[in-house]
Amino acid sequence: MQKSLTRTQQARREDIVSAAIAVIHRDGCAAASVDKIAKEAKTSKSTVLYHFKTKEAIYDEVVLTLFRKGAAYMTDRIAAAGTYRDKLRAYLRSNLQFIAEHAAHVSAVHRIMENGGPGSDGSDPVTPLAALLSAGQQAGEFGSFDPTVTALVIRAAIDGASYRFTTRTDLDFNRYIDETVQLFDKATAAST
Amino acid sequence: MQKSLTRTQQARREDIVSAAIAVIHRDGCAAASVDKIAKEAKTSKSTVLYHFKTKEAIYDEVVLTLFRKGAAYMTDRIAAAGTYRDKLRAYLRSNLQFIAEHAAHVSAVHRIMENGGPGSDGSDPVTPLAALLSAGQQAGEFGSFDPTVTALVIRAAIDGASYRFTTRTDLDFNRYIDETVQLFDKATAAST
Amino acid sequence: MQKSLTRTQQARREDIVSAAIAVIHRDGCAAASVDKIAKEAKTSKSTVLYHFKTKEAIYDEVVLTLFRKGAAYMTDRIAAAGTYRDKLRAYLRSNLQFIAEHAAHVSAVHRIMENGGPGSDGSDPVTPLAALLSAGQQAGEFGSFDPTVTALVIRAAIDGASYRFTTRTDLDFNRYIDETVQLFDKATAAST
Amino acid sequence: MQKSLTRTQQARREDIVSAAIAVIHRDGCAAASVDKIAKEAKTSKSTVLYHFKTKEAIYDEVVLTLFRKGAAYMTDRIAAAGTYRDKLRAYLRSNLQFIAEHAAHVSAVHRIMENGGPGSDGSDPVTPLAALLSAGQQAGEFGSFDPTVTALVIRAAIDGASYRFTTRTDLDFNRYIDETVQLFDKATAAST
DNA sequence: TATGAATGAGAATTCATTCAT
DNA sequence: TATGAATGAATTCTCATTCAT
Repeated sequence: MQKSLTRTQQARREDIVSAAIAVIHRDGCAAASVDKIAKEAKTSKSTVLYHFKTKEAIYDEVVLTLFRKGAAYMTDRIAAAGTYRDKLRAYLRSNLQFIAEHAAHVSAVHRIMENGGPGSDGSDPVTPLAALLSAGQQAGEFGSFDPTVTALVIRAAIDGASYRFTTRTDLDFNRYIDETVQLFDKATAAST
Repeated sequence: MQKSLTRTQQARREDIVSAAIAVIHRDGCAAASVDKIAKEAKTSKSTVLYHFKTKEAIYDEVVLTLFRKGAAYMTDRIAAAGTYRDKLRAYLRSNLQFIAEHAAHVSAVHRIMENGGPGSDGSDPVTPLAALLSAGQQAGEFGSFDPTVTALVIRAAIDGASYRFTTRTDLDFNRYIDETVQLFDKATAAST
Repeated sequence: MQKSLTRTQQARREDIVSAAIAVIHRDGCAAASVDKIAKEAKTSKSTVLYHFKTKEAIYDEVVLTLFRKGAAYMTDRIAAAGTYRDKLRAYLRSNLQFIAEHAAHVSAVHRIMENGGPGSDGSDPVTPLAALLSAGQQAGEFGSFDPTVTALVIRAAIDGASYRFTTRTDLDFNRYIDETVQLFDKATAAST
Repeated sequence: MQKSLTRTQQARREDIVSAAIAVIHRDGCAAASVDKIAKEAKTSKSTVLYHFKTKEAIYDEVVLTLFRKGAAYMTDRIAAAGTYRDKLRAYLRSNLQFIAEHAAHVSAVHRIMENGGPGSDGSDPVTPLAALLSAGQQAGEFGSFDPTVTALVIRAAIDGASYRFTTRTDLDFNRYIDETVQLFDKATAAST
C-alpha cells in the first residue's frame, strides 16, 4: 500500500516520458541516451526498456502525448470563437499559452522531429491556418495578404516561442503572448 | 602541379565543411558521423580528422563560416538604409535572401546549436534588432509595441524560414520574402 | 473443476517442454529464449521459470524425456530379437522408427547437446552397439569388420536421420528405414 | 619490419576466422560472442568488428573458406577415378581425409548452419552423390538399392565423422577411413 | 499457482580518436 | 599530407533471473 507499489505501469511510463523530455531539453537529441533517461527517471536502463522496448518508442510517446494534450487544449477554444479574427486570436493565444505551460515538452518534440522523428503523420498545421486566414479574407475580416506565407510566419512565431520560453528566463510569457496577438492582429487587419 | 595536387589545405577544409553541412542537413545531427562526412567528401575518416582534429572542430567551423558569410552579406545592406523603417526592411530582406541562398547551411547550424553546439559566443541577434526597433519608435517611424517581443517574433520568422526553405519545395522564396517584409511593415507601422 | 484448472503441474511442465522443442527446432538453440518458449506455450516467462527454475532445467528435461521415451520404445524390441543379426535389424528399425515419430524432439536434443547441453551422463550409445556387433561376429553371424567403426557409422546414419526427417519433406520415411536396414544388413553380412 | 607490422589485412581476417572456429568448436554457437572470438584471436572486440563489420560476416567467412578449401581438396581426386566404384571410394576417402584434417572447422560450420547460418546456397551434396550411385548402377558396377537413401546414409557417415573426429580422441582416423570405405564398398557391391 | 515489474550481466554495434606508416 | 589499422568508450537492446503480490 506504499506509494511506490501503487504506481501502475501507466504512471511509470509517464515518469519515463517526463524524464526523456527533461534530458532532450537539457542535452539535445544527439546526447540523449536511454541510460541518461533512466537516471533522470531514477531507475535503470533495463527498466526503461522493459516499459518501452526501444528508444524510438519513447520518442514516439513523447511526440504523441504532446499532440494529444495540445489537441485537447486548443480545439475547443478556437471553435468557440465567433469571427475569423477572433479565431485567429484564439489560435495564437491558445497555442502560445499551451507552449508556455509545456515549453520543455514542445522543445523536446521539435528536436525529435528534426532528427527524423516519427514520420510526420501527414498533419501539417500550416494548411488549416492558411485556410482560416483565407476564409477570413473572403469574409472581409482580414486585409489582403498571401494566406500561406502569413500562416507560415505565424507558425514560425509559435514554434519559435517554445525555444524562447525555455531559454530566456527573463521573458514575461503573458506579455509575450499579448504582444504577439496584437502584432498579428494589426498585421492582418483589413485596411480601412 | 595537377589541379588535384594544388588544392590547398584550405580547399580541403572547405570540402569537409560542405560535406558536413550536406550530411547534417540530410540525416540530422544525431546521425552525422565523421565517417559519413568523410564519405560525403569522398575521402577517409582519417583524412577528415587530420584536417580537423575533432568532430567538434568541424561543427565549430560550420557555424563560424556561416556567421562570417552572413555578416559580410548583411551588415552593409542594413547600414546603407537611411530610415529605421528601411533598415528593418533591409534587415528582413537580407536575412531571408541569405537564408534562401544558404538554406542547407543555415539548417545545419540550427541543428548543431540545438544539440549544444559552440556555446553561444555572446552574440545574441535579438538585442540589436530590438534596439533598432526601439530607436525607430523614438524617431516616430514605428507604432507602439514591445520592441523585444516584436524582435523575437521577427527573429522567429527568419529562423523558421530556413526550415521552410529546406522542406517545402513548393515555396516561392521571393514571394515569401516580399510578403514577410510587407507583413512586418504593416505590423510595425505608426498608427496614423 | 474446469479442465484448465485440473491441469496438474506435470501437465504444465509437459506443455513447456513441448514448446521448448518447437522453438529450438524452429529457430535453433542460439535464438531460443525463455520468452519465446513461454509465448509458444501460451503463458508468461515468469510462469515458465516458476515451473522450471532455470532455462538449463528446461533443456535438461527436454533431453531426459527423450531418453526416457527412447529407452521405453527400443529396449524391448531389441531384446525380443533372437539372433544378433535380428538384433541389429531391430536396433536400426526401432531407432529410425522412433526418430520418424519424434523428429522435432530428436533434432532439438541434438542442438542442445551440441551447445554444451547436460554433460554426457556417461551413457554412450556406441559402445553397446559395438558390443552387439562384436558378439555377432563371434557367433559367426557377421562378417569381419571393425565393430567400433561400423557402430560409429550406424550411429551416424541414425543420428543423421533426424536431420533428414525434419528437413526433407519429400522423404518417404518407411522406405528410408527399409533401405537402411537392408544396406547395413548387406554391409555386415558374413562372407559366404 | 617486425612480424606484427607485416601482418596484412588478409592475415588478420584469417586469424579471426581461426579464432571463431576454435570458439564455436569449443563452446558451441550459442555461447560464441564477438568478445570471446576477439580474446581467442588475442585482440579486441573493436578490432574484430573493424575487420568484419558484423558477427554474421565472420560466420559467413567461416562457412565460405571451408567450402573453398573443400572443393579444392576433393574435386580432382574424385574426377581422377576411373570407375564409378572408384569414384565412390575417392568420394568417401577424400571427404573423410579432408574432415580429419579440418575437424574443428567442419564442426563449426555444422553448428553455424544448424543455427540458421547463411541460407544454403542451393548446393545440396546429396543429389550429385545419388547421381553417381545411380550411374554406377546403370553401368552394372553397383548392386540394386535406392540411390537416394544410400546417398543420405553415406552423407550421414561423412557428416557424423566430423563430430567423432573432434570428440573421440582415441579414434584412429586412418583406420576409420579405411573401414568406412570398405563398409560402403561391400554395401553397394553388385550381387554376384 | 501464476505473473507483472524490475534489474544486472552481457550482447552486438557504432564512433571518435590515436598511431604508425 | 594522407590513410588503414586499431581501440576504448558508449549505446541500444536482449535475456535469464529475482521479487513482491
